[in-house]
Amino acid sequence: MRSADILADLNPEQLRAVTHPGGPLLVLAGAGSGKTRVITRRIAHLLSRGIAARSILAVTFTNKAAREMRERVTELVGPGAKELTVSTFHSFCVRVLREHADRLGLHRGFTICDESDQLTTVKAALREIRLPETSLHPKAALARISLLKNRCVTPGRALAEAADDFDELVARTYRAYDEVLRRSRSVDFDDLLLLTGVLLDRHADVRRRLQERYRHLLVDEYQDTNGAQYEILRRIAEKHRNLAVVGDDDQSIYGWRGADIRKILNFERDFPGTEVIRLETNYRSTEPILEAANRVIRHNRSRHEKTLRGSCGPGEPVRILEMEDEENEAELIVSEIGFEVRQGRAKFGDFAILFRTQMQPRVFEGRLRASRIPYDLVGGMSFFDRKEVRDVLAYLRLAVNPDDEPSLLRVVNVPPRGVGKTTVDRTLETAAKEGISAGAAFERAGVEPVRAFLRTLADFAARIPSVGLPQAIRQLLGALRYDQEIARCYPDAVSRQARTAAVEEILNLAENYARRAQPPTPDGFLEEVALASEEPEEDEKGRPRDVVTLMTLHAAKGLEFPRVYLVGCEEGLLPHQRSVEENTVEEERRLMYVGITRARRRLTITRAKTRAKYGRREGCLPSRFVFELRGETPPAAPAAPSAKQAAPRRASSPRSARGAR
DNA sequence: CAAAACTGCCTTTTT
DNA sequence: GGCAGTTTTG
Repeated sequence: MRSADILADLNPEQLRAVTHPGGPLLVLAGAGSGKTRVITRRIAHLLSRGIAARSILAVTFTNKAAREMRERVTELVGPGAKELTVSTFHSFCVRVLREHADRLGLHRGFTICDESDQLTTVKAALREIRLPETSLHPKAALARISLLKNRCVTPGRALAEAADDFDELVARTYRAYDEVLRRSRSVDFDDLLLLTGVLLDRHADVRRRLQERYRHLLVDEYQDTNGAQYEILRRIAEKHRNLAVVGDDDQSIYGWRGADIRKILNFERDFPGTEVIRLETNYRSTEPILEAANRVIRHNRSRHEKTLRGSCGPGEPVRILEMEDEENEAELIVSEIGFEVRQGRAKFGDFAILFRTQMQPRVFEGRLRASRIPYDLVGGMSFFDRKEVRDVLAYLRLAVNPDDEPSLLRVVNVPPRGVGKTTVDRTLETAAKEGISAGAAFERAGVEPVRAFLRTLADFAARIPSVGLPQAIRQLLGALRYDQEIARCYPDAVSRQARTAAVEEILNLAENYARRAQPPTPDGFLEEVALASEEPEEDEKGRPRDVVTLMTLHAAKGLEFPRVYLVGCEEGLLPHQRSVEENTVEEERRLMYVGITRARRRLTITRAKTRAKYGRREGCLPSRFVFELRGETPPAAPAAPSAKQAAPRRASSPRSARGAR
């Protein structure tokens, strides 16, 4: 492909970013300013300058982003793109870790455990250090451990740096947690990043190999980078210093998951000699929408100064609607959508309803169903969270790795085989004392039903090579009478049907995998499933369906819609009450900013005057962000509960003391 | 050991 | 108000 085409239709700033010769580059890309375009063109440009595809590493946060990036580069340069490494942080790290597992004393065939396995593991860890769950809640411990891992802090360092008793408790739990994981031959999601960081830190030869291999690094959504990801990038890039990052600090909304906005704010300091390029021309939204966005985000103090400039021209003003309650909010929006579509002015796919919390869409779903409007609720319970899916995957993992403790505990009595809490507790006690895996402890204690179960799994594993993975799974489920278990748990035909369908779907996934992969292995399948994310719904032709989209503001980042409803703009909801208490309102404001900038042509902001919360109706004040986007100053103490609507019983509630300030 | 009653919680969730 | 996770009961 000709170099001229790669550089066609770029504005001066985009052109500078695409042709930046080398060295650290920070592209501050405002919403809708052509961020992805800059990355893909830059890759194409590097290739056109004769740089080998295999020396380029482009990392993203989601599988979807990685896939899209690869597709778009392929469109530009053709099959030459095959040699590129375009991957999520996590899958890149899995590859590196598998290759060098021995260096960290890791099993090469480690499995990746998910969130609920993590919780099981943390409980095991607490048991091991004889810490009652009352003194440190498993969930709280896990959150702290995850944050430590995200900051690239090892158990040793956490212990050494513990400032108080609680820190030390967490650190000891962390250490025990890692030991349980290792004994289960497992790593968690955070480990993929942390351990890769440790590997690069401690093993100079591995570091050098990666530095020589990946001479050009490109990172998308850099504002979402956490400490561990930063360490990995820094280590690989420190030799050749060709690190190009693209992001928008104003769209950093994953701080609560360990993303560290300072990484983008301090990039120039961390990488001296950085060229900074601002992309401030927005190609998505009309003027009034951009004005609203600018007016809101201006109130944040921790940010790179930027102002979005429009290129789409004027448009209709942003609407701010006030409704009595959440029912009216839903009713009005749904009937408006129906009306617009019937008038032929829009199609369902033009609309998105964006909200802060997962409980908000309920009432919208009701109204949409009643109006027979097709919709897609993004997120919520994922396919991989379904009980049956998790059971079957646990069987698989256990077959591959009999030491996998979380998986064993999950299915040790599924279907029921007479192994209750007492037996399990006793066996886990032995396992901890002897330092052996739970599976081995069951074997040693001679718990016959479990031994038989483990034998069934071993038979299954042995049969995979001859009959193939999907067929073997089918036989295993038959041998375990899993269909009867479903029938037992779900007597009514409808839910039983749904559960059976979920199992069928896993078999489909396995069939698909077996056809594609070479050679197909159970480990490969499990890894793919662990790192996969769900695809948006598509019709038979692979086109997105014409449906109204319902999703959280978090899920909306990176997307755009002609018509957006940003609902529930109330104090306590957006910004969320907890963010007010925890002093993270700036992140909420970025969330608001993300929501506003999703809209191309029409933006409608709504709020309810009262809303049912925790089974009680409460008065709601307009969000401070609503005042901000009008250019007004919000009233002084917006967090105080509304005097008018608040229920009188509030006064008698012991909690009301904290509200009075 | 499994079903029934009972708490306690309650933001967001790229991998 | 609703659910999941835990404790109590049969």
